[in-house]
Amino acid sequence: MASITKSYEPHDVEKKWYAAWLEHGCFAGRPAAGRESYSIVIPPPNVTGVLTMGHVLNNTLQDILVRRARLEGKEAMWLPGMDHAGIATQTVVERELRKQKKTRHDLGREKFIENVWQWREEKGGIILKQLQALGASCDWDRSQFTMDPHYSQAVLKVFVDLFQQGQIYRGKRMVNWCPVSLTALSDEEVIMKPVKGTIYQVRYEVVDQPGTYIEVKTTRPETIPGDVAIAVHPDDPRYTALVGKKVWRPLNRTQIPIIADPAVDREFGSGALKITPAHDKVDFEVGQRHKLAPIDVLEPDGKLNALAGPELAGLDRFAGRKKAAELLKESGALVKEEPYENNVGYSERADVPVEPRLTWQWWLRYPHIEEAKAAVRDGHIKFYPERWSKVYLHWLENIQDWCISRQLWWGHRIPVWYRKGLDREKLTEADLRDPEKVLVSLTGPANPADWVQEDDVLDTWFSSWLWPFATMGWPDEAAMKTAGFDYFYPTATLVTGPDIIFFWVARMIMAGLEFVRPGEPLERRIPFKNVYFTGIIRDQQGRKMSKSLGNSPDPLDLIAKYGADGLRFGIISLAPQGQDIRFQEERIEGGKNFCNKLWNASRFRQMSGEMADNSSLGAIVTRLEPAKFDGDDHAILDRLLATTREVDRCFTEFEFSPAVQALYGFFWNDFCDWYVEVSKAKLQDPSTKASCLAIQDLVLRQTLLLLHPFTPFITEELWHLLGYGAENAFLMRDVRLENSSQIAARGLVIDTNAAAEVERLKAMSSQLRAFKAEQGEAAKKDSIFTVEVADAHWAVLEANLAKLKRMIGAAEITRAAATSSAPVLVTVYGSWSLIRQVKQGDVAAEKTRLAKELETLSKHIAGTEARLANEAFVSKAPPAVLEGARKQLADQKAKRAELERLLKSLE
RNA sequence: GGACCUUUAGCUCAGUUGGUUAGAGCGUUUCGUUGACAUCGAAAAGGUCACUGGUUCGAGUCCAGUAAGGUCCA
Repeated sequence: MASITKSYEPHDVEKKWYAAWLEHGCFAGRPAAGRESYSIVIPPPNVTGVLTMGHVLNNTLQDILVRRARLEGKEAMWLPGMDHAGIATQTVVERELRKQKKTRHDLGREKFIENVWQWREEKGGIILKQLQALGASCDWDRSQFTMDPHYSQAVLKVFVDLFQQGQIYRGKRMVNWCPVSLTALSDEEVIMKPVKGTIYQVRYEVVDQPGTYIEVKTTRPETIPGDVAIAVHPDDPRYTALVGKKVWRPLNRTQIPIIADPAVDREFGSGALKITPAHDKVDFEVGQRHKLAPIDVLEPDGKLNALAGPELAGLDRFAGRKKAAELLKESGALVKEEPYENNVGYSERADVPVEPRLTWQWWLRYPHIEEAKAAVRDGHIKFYPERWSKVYLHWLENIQDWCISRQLWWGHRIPVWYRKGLDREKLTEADLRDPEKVLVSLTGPANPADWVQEDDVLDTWFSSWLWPFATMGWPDEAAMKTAGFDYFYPTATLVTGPDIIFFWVARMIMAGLEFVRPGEPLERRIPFKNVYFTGIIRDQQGRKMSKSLGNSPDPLDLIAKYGADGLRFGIISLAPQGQDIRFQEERIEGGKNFCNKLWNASRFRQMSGEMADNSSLGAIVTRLEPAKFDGDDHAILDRLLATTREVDRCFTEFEFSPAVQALYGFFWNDFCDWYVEVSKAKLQDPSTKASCLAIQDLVLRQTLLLLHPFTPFITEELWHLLGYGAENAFLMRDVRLENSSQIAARGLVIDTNAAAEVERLKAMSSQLRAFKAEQGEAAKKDSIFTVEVADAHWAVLEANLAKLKRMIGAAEITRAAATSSAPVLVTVYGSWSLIRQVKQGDVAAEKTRLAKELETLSKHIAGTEARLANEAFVSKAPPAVLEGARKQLADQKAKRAELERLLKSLE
């Protein structure tokens, strides 16, 4: 067996095991009769994406879940893949084209899409390779891409089916238009931002009453040429007399009516509103009610057009705004301008203000809204943390139809064909349903020459909402069978960020309910049973990590520096459930240090004695010699089982950070700092050596199993180095984790009274060490202590003398009767006194220390006495609490008496 | 405007159904390389639990309000 090196070097170990796992097909999930299935689908990263800290957290969590599931004996399958990210990808490729001074229109649609595919093959999807560096145990053979042929078929089928059911329609409505990407966006892709700008107060002169004006406030004077009316509230007495009259529109001057509409907010400004139906959602509705034709003064790219008038035409909307303000000023129509802050919708991708714009688009009426609510409300799908369900339900309460068409080339082209020569501007709902005019089909027209396909593609989310089942072959029955759809659907847990609760989570739930296993109960149709929402990783100042701020470390650098296991352990240790995370590189370093500690404790085991039979848990248990156990043996096994239970609990409640902390505390403090140290004496004693090594083997084995989901590489490596598994038998695949009762059932009898005694020894040793440190003798190995102690306590002490001496660096610990002769130095623990004869000069310092201790103790005694003197407390507190308080007081008083006596002896 | 989250040691965070003297990691100070580990060990310092009121025998924990910071929706 190879010997363990002095420090853990992750790089080669990680490479070696990842390759071995891949080679042996350890990540494959296959339907296994009689075994519980556990599946996860990855939130598909964007094909243009690179690994970020957010991905590290999210994918580490998924890997933890699937690895733990494997250890629990489930058939686990983690399905990876990517989405095609319509806008993002198209933007990237267009940027490349621009370097050659070309646009996509120069290439034409077909050639451009070829280019995108070429880009995808060469540069896309590097994130999946990066996930491998993190240790992700995805079933890579199942990797999916939303533009793959079979996936595309699923997307198009869904479109056709929903159209035929009347859930999809075409409509000319107000959309969020991105003037940079030149496409419509859904409401969810628009981010509201407060923007500091200017509000302009503009007056419109009443036509037949020169000198009378109506004033309105607007932040967008460049749209004034698109005004078709001025609206006031019908009940507003200030304007009753004016309704029905006309005013002069001050830009591109013409007459427009004054109308009355209840949508007007009387409190805002003067209570009058300019109505610009082509450029505002509310105005559009007002315009419809009053049958006013909209005037669109903007080009798709945000430039003002001829309808804006000669002075403004050709200007960009922001330049146009300035120019419009100037023109208003010149004509005297501008009454006032003042700074103003309002919310403006920004395009999520292009980060520019969106334009409300009237265009023909395809819309979806969401299916199964009520059932989707019920699924979460009734607990068929559980959210962690639970509070996100409120956000989810609220969104579903106020849901609007989904604009699913995008004016892009990269994506699923909508499977709709129009009869050649048809005016698409004038198509009615009836025309749409007339197969002579419009063809909606998966196969396309029989005689393509007569038809023209719709130019638009579908929103990327319209493909990813099918992710949990389209990735498993749906709707092709043969492919579903191959993928094990029946076995793996619904998936167990979705791990994602709350920022895509609407984009993705809610939509997937509705899609599952609509398309999977129609007619079957809800719990068979939902796409997942649990949704775990991660926090957002922020920098030390609490800012989101972003490329533009440059405040995000490159995860690959972190892996190079601390190892993948160190990064995983660190990131999990600082990620509480559902709370945002402030990134601290120190914690990642802590993860690395923990790995090194694990490594060296294993090294110590290997150096301490011959490796015996470690081939199975049973083999190790038979090597234990319970008759020879002392308190430390009982205590470490007790803590091992308690830690096993705690980690179990953490997994059932999705509490990963506490799990990691429990393992850290157990391994570092209980095992390394204490048990390994006391082992050093036991290993010198031939009668206890073998049993002690068996205990170490047991502890290390179980610790590796519990840790493996968090730190897969080092645990696999040590598993083999310590002889727990044969070659080609992998911890990650071929071993079952036993829980605490299963281990106990193998005949482990733990004496908890004996274990409790260790707490006394620990306290004693730390007091002796503190005492030495105070004397400036911390480094001394041969201090001599005299202990004054009752018989019962001496018995415990004597039984552990060799260990204790070694632990604290003492040559001798002897028992003495109460010392009457000064001077002595004393430290006090309960009814134990540890006394040591010292030099005269140290007495004063010891007196000060004791006096200080006495003072704090007296305060506590006063507090306890006051509580016990309170009749209400005595009569109402539960007996156990009361009893505890009485005992506490007795202990405190005994300690005080002792302190006083010792202080006196120092006089 | 509505909803939600956060506020505990210098920093980042734990703190289970209210119950003895509130914890961890990092950082700080002092000491230490003895055969697992200096990626380490030992010891120590450090907190009126944001604020105000209430419930209770008892509040970091429950309730109400206030303040500051953050997120989402409109």
